[in-house]
Amino acid sequence: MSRLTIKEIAEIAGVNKATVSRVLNGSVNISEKTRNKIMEIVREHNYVPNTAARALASSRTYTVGFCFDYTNRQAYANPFFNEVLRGIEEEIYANDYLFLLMSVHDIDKSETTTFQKIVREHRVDGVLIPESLLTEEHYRFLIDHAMPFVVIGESPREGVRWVDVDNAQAAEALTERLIGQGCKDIVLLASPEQGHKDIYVANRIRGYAAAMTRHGLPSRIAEPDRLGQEDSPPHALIASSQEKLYEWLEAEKTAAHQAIPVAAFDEHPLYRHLPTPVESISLQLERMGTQAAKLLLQVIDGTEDAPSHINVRART
Amino acid sequence: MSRLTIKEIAEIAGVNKATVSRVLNGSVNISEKTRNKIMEIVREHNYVPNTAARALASSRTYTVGFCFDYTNRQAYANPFFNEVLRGIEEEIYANDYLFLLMSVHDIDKSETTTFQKIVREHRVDGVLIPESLLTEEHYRFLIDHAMPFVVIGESPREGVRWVDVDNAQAAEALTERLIGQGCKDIVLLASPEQGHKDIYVANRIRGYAAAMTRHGLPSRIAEPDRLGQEDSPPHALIASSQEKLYEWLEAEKTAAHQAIPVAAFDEHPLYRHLPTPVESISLQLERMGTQAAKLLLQVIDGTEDAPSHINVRART
DNA sequence: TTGAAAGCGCTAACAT
DNA sequence: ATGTTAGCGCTTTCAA
Repeated sequence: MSRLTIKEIAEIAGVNKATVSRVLNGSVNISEKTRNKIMEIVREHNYVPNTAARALASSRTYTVGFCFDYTNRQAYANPFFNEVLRGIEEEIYANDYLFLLMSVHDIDKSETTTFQKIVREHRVDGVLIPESLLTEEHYRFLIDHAMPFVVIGESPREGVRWVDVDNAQAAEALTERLIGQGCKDIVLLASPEQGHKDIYVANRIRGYAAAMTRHGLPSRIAEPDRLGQEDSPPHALIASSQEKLYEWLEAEKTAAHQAIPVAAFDEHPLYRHLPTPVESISLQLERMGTQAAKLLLQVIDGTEDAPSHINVRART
Repeated sequence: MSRLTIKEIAEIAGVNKATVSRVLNGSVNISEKTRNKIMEIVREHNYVPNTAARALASSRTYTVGFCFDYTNRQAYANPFFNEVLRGIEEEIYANDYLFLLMSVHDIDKSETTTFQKIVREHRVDGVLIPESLLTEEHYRFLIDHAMPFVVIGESPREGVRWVDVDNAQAAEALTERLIGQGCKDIVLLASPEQGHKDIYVANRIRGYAAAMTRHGLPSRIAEPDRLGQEDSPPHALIASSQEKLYEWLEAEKTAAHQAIPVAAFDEHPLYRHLPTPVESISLQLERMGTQAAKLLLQVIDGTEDAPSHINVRART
């Protein structure tokens, strides 16, 4: 059991505790000799720094938060967030930070969410927030509290840092794959509103159109429910979002035609048991999480050259 | 922005900061007058205690951790953990604790998991751990580090506190429901090994058998893959675990007979799109999370009469 | 019931 | 390159 403090380490090494602190924090102005001596004692005694003391003295929490909406059942029924979380977790802990989940739904009928509470109380040094949760209100809240944050998913806001998977490229690759399989009449399932509102959908539309155009094929975008009554069904479908996939599955229940293969941007073990063949492209969600965490840590550390946004390509 | 300290509050109120601290921590020996005076100042100035200082002085972290296995893709493809997490989150934050996710898979190819790291460094006051992750190794680790913990799911270990949904009762209710619908030949999908190893499966078997017996019906337990070739298919099936449900879906693909209705213990929006009709009973997972968190907090506080285990009934 | 005072373990000037 | 010295904001004896 290691209840050693820097003071004791300093005594053993015969130096001042400030020196120990410097070594531990990777200061440059330390002689090789003292550094080695101290590091050895640290290892030998299995020293573990006291986070609370460090936090108090430096007025930093060494913790980042991830904004989460538990009430969105549809969202968390798919592995999206788990993949992202995993990536975040890895990067965060590798950097000796702690990692909090902050939900945005009200607790106890008070009007405060844990997200607000944690930000207001400065219990994190930075926040990771999914694009869908960066409402005007949350945005203002973060800004007002001078809380560093990085958005998971491309954001339309000016001056906001975000990390996203390259949806256009993924859509293009997915479309290419279908074309390569001999499909010509490929319809993208999407609604106009979504194409405007959700950037990831817009990006997917763009990638799809690019691939189709390159092969001299006509792009066709349709709503799931309007596809049932056509006489010559398309060769394949692409669901622009999980929502559209579900809508199509619903619509297809009452359809007369044969099952049309669908391509999607997310994966789930149940897909293979559906009456409709679903094939997916594997988005690098975990990587996105890692990159987002890395970027946030840079922002927290005040790294000057932190990029404003990052696109993570899909595996093709 | 509230950067007020107890010292300043004390000055405003004209008392000592120790008095303020006492009020804030709900000490008994405080006159109504001073208490009111101080509480009003606290409210008015929107005082927020400094967690780090409190943690340092009291050598408690006011944080609990949840043990999680990101590598178990099948597990997190279902909403189980999200439901549980939501319940935990609510209770934890309502008690002004923080809530950490600790993964049990290795980071950086070092042999330490974040779980081990966090526990070793005492960065949490207690741990919530799913039964499936309470291996001998993890168990020893927690004990060796004198870390309070509560298990999510019934545990066979002596002296271990756990909270579980009442699987026997849920299975009984589910079976009753099928019988009520006119089913007589109801087969439970389960494997003998699971019935021994996984307590939740054993409990479900028990509940199923109880209901069948009560109605004078014969219990029948079978493996999914051995059910395809029977000549008179059963009226209904009950999947004893998500695993068995998936196995059955797989087996049924090649089966000749008509789709047999399946009852399951978990839910997913995709179930309604499967060729097999799946109906579910709604386990009170969120409630289980809440109860587990509540129990852990009691254990941390050293509450004497904390129960050793809790069963949460399903909605019927 | 309240006050005084000594830390908790660490960081960060400021010296040397 | 290293030592000295104040704190960071809170809890917790011990007195009064």
